[in-house]
Amino acid sequence: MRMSTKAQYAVRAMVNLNLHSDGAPVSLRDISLRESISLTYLEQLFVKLRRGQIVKSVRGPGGGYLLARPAREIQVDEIIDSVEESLVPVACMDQKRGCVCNDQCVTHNVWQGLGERIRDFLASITLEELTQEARGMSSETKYNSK
Amino acid sequence: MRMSTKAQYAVRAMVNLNLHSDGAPVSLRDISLRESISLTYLEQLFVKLRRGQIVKSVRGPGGGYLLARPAREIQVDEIIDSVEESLVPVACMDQKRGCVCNDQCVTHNVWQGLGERIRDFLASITLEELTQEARGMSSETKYNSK
DNA sequence: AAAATAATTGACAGTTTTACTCAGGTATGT
DNA sequence: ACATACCTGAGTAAAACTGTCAATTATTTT
Repeated sequence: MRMSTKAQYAVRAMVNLNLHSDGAPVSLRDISLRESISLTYLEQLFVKLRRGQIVKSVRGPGGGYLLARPAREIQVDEIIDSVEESLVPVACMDQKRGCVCNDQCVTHNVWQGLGERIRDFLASITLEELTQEARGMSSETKYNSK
Repeated sequence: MRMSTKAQYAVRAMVNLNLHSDGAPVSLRDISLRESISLTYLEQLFVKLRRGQIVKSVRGPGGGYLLARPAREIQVDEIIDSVEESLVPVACMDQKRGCVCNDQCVTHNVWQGLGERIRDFLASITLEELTQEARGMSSETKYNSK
């Protein structure tokens, strides 16, 4: 029962993006340096985040990424969904249609209930909340404090 | 975010064991046939379940496995713990000591909270409850047509 | 005692997933 | 034109997952 590092990276990168965004696009190179995540790997993640409507891209010099929506409207479960990490704990329930289960159905309810709890919890946390927490933690103020 | 089939098998096997237990030990061969899980794989799982104090073993002819405790005192999270499936969603939090985290700490709280929810949910379900559910279901669909 | 049953154990192997890298390409501002 | 930065697909080494195989030990029945 592990959250993949891909999902962990995605959330970290999004917090970092929001933390250092002041209206101008933030380049992946900056995030890569600050979070020690390989640039090419970040590129992979942000393609998916863009397709998931989490970020917008700006090409060319001075370009980078911007939030597609206000941080308070971005939930952690959406970030994870975007990078294609399933939150459903068992494979046969992953499709939209219910799986054709036989005897296993007894335990099925357990996994289904678990999946719902996971989803609910991650949906209850917004990017804004995480960013606020991060601001509180960083002792040094590189940029103008708000 | 997947529950491994190992954990799924373990829970299914435990429900089946409890379902067909009437005081006498239940052999893995029987469970293997009823649940279509390979016997040798079940053996692997039950070694761990025994070490986890979930079941007791009885060797020799007529032997098999018994619950180590009443079904109502066996929680689903204990079964999964026994087969060594971590319920903590990120690797660096797996040890008892907290990990030395730097910038990642912001997202850390998310995974920690998530881990607690998962644990709480699975701890709230007992083997007895699952067995009762199974009894309700199998009254309609006996396993002889296939 | 011998045979049969069933748990017990460790080693090993095929497959899949993960976690990336690499080599290009495309769009855009200066 | 050129540098910047996004964009894309293919490829790959390592790990994890999902088992199998072979051999052993303990117990009961004959």
